[in-house]
Amino acid sequence: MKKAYIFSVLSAIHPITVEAWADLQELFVPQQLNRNDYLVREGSRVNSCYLLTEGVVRVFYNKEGNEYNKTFFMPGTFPTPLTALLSDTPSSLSFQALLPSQLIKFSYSEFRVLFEKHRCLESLMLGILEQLWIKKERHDIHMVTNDATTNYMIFRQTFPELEKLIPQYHIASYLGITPIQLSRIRAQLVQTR
Amino acid sequence: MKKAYIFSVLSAIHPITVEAWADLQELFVPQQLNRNDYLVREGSRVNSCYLLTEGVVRVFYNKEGNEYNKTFFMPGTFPTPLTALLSDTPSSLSFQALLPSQLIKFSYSEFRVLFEKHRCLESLMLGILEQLWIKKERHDIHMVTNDATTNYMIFRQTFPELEKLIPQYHIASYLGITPIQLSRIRAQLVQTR
DNA sequence: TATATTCCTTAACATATGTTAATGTCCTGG
DNA sequence: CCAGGACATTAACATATGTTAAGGAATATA
Repeated sequence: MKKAYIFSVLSAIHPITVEAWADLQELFVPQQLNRNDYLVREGSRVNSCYLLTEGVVRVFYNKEGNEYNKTFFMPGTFPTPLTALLSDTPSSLSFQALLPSQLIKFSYSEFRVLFEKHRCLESLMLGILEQLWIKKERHDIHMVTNDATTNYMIFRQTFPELEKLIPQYHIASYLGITPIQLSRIRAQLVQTR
Repeated sequence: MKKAYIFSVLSAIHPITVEAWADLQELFVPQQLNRNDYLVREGSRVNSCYLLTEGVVRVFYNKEGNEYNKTFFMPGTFPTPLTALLSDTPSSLSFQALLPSQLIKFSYSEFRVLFEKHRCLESLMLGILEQLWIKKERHDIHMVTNDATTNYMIFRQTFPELEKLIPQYHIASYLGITPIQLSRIRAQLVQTR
């Protein structure tokens, strides 16, 4: 478990005191996932936060057997069923490792308890949500205002290398199109260039 | 300015102390908007939070002259350019009153300063972001997994009465379709029933 | 009251994307 | 080494939705 790495990720979002860090570390549980293993399944109740240290995780909705990829998590981000934790309801989303992955897991309720003792941890939580919101809004603007071709190119910039590591139908789902359509777009791009 | 109403909205999200409330009130500036007036224009720099007390406000992106409505704000919510405030960048979004509206406005930076003195205000901010995130996620799931007809019906449930108050092309834009298509959907719904 | 403006509806047409299906390649496990 | 499965590509076809255009109702303005 790369403590130094985790510390650097967190304190880049909001500075944390040595005391808070000491208490926080106590909550950490390392976790390994094989390719295609689930971190969280739709409908399950959860009480854990995750920080990805290696690999890739996707989040997706499932409606009538169809999966809709919402986003991909890369190392240094938090593949965590936030809404389920915050509202204490079963998760509407599934989280699945697309590559062999390593994470640290910690209890959300215990983390929350630490807020009382360490104000900086509450500020950290606020900082995480703020970052999330900013990213999300940027992403939304792209998805709504651009066509699929443009969004495909933005995907390649946003997640460099990822394209080579996962099947294209996951990317298509992320873009809101069929794999066939993505294939057409790719063919078009090659030809145009 | 309906202080009691504002207090009830805020303290429903997170309890605030009388001292914090006293300091917070000092920041409030009432504001009136006519129909079609702008609260925030795309590209402008901002330093204000808003709480809507009466009327309706829309947020939208603008790309190459096309407007894409992101959502509508109803009384008791915060038509605030969050990303612009948090990242201190020009707003990518515009906020416009669709009906004569009343708001209270307060300085984001002064609000933030109060966090030091009143921890409950930082918790309030966290609570607001949490609520926002939960709503947003639910909305996203709908938009991605449902067809436009279903989303139109969800719109009518989510914003009762609103349909009668604003032009249909704003609803169409919110649904991600053309006004013509919305018209077809409406015709179909009448016929089916 | 008459006229202009805004907005909704409908139709005809164009187009992009989904669907189904066939083919080929690569990779894996027996 | 071979057979099967997973995945990507391509084509033919179906379909939903956008586009353009016209007409009409409602509302606002002179």
